[in-house]
Amino acid sequence: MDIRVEVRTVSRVAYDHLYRMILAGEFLPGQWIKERQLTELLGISRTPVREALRMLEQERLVVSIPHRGFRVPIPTIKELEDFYELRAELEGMAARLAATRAAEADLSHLKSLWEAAQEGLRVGDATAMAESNDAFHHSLAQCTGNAELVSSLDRLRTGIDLYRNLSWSAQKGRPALTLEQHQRILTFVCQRNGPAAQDSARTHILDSLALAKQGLQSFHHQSGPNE
Amino acid sequence: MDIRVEVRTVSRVAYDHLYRMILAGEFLPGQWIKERQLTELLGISRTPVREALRMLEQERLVVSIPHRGFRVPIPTIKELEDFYELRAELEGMAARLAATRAAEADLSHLKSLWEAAQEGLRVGDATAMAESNDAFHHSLAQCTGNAELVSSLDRLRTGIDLYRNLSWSAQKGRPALTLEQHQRILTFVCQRNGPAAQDSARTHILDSLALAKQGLQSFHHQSGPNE
DNA sequence: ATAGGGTATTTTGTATACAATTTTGATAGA
DNA sequence: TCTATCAAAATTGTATACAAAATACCCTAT
Repeated sequence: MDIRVEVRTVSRVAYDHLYRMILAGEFLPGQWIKERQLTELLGISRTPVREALRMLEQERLVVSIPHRGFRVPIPTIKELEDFYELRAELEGMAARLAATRAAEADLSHLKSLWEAAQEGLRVGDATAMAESNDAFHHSLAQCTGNAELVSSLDRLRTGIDLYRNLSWSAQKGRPALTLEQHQRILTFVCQRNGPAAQDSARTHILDSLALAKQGLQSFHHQSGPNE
Repeated sequence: MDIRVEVRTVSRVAYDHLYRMILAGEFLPGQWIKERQLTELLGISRTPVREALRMLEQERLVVSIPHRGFRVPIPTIKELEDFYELRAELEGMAARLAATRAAEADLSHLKSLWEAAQEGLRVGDATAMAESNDAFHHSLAQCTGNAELVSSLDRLRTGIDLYRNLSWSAQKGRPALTLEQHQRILTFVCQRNGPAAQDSARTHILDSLALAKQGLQSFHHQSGPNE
């Protein structure tokens, strides 16, 4: 019997730390990440720091440039569009398959996540709503039973969220629309209507592209012609 | 002016080396990769070796297990099925978009790749044919102009090829069928018929799943219940 | 003032030494 | 013969020192 307790190496702990920090916006896109700074922050040596950064590179949260170091990437507008096009296809795939494969328990779980997001909107808790919405997408993908699809979508989603959150301006009415579209997707999934679910999911993603583009564009502008 | 010549650090060179070695089958799936062994092979120290392995992990060519090291992964049958399901969707997406977006020059390039594969079959050069076929899929994806889609598909393809090549048994008639299906896809793309192209591409991928499963299964069997 | 160049400083890249963990293999006992 | 145990060996994880490259800064010339 070989029950191996979750091994927590120093580099793995550093990875978790930095992962959260980047998603929390403590390193802005485009900012260079100095290894020395992290060794002091985490109280560890450079070796596990570099290892953690290489692991973060797998999630696309940082990008390495030889002899210059790691930075949080700033995608071009074109790259963002490509991201969204791909994500739209995969979310559509997830919704289509979920309509066929989801168990009844999965459906009620999705319903509860949707309700949690609605409650977040009602009380004005943007963070709670965003988390519930992300969980909704994640759980929807899980209904397909395809772990590879789930992790692909997770990566695309976190990569996109980084930039969507840059501009909280001009989002009037957005949250309500998102909830409406999620409900639409969920309804089709519950009706076991694969094609309709796929369509509504795809549309939902492409709808949010404009907003993300706007946030990224303003960021490009303020950062100037990037070095 | 800042023209930066392609920087080739030691770890990057090691990465390229190992990448080719793994794809060439010099490390069998499941085999543990000893760091010491690589330092001697490449004449470098452990630090860049580990860095190269972390980079290879991004391509899913190796997987890290804490305190045990890196190994070429052996997917379960279920994981292989998930891979294929995802790849089928993405190849379908690529074919659909290519039908709309491909330039005339792209189409003739695809045609020449198909002819190269056919020539490979005629003269019995399996390697040349496999390379042409991979190039066909890669170029088809490139026609979409979506770089993210291209790299996602590249990763799935190399990951899958690793195991498809394990068993060269029972492939009678396979190569000819592959060429036939590629021709079918290409025809629809040239006709600018997106939906038909998508369908034929999807079918093409799912068709090859059975073969890959067989190769992987035999490998599982000979490796026994893996540690 | 500004542009260019060269040196000092900073930062990343690599090698090596040591610590922690796992694996191996031999031995003892059932 | 098989299993359990424990020490030795092998292997990975981390820290540190040094090398190489990039950046920052000052100085000079125009």
